[in-house]
Amino acid sequence: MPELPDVETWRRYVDATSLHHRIGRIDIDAPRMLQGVSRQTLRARLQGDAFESTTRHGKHLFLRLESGPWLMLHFGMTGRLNYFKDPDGVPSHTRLLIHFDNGFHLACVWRRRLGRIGLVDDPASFVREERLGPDAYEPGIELAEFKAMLHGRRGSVKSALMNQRFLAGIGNIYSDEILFQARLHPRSRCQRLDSQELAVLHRAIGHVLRIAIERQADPERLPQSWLLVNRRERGECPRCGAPLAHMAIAGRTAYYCPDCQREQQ
DNA sequence: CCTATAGCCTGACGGC
DNA sequence: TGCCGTCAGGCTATAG
Repeated sequence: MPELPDVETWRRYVDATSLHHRIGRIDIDAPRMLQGVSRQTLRARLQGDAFESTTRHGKHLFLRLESGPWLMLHFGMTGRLNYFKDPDGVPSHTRLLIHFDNGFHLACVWRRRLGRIGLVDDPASFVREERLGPDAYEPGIELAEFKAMLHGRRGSVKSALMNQRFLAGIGNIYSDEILFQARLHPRSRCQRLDSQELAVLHRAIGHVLRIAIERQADPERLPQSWLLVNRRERGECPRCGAPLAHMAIAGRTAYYCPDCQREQQ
């Protein structure tokens, strides 16, 4: 689930649950998920420390330790967090388990091991090194800058939106929603968008992300007028009722309404 | 630059 | 019911 709204929701979850508790034991079962840090080092740096704040860039979540460095979590396709007390309540597929001195635990859970766990000195440096684009939501991109970013870009709008080095945080699902609300066909070319279309797209990005975060990225709570609520085989367009279509774009399945999102000539 | 493909992982689902 | 292929809200390496 983890696109920007989900990760932001978990960031707030960490803020509400896991700050300022002394960290005791650490259990790590994350082969091939550790990025630039060994099990031993990760364990040694976390034990006895405490999280003091969080930040997020795109789909990356950072938890700051009192001693300075930040725990970095990337959720891949299946990652999630769970803060709980019952010692028998460890979720299956917990890859990193943090025990706090208040008797609670924070489980970092990935069903598929496609996520990342790291320890970084500074999120801003990490973002630079990974060459991630600006966060798609905060602090917000001015329309003029957005137009400049897309100017001269080859390829489809959908692949640009999903490219983390262009804009960080948007994935397959939310790019479909943004294109639906902007009434752009997912195969639309960046270069072919006129000023009006760019403005509508820019607004749709901000709107979709804001509402999704407000609703805690919970599909049950998202507006029924959204594509992603009906985004499935044989789903219908919430606006006009037409059967949704899908096609492969940039290696992912794009859903769209063939009536509301007409392809450019 | 950009696209397409395979691969990394694991479980759910549909068809037979 | 069981087996098997396919697919999935991500990303990287590779080749063209």
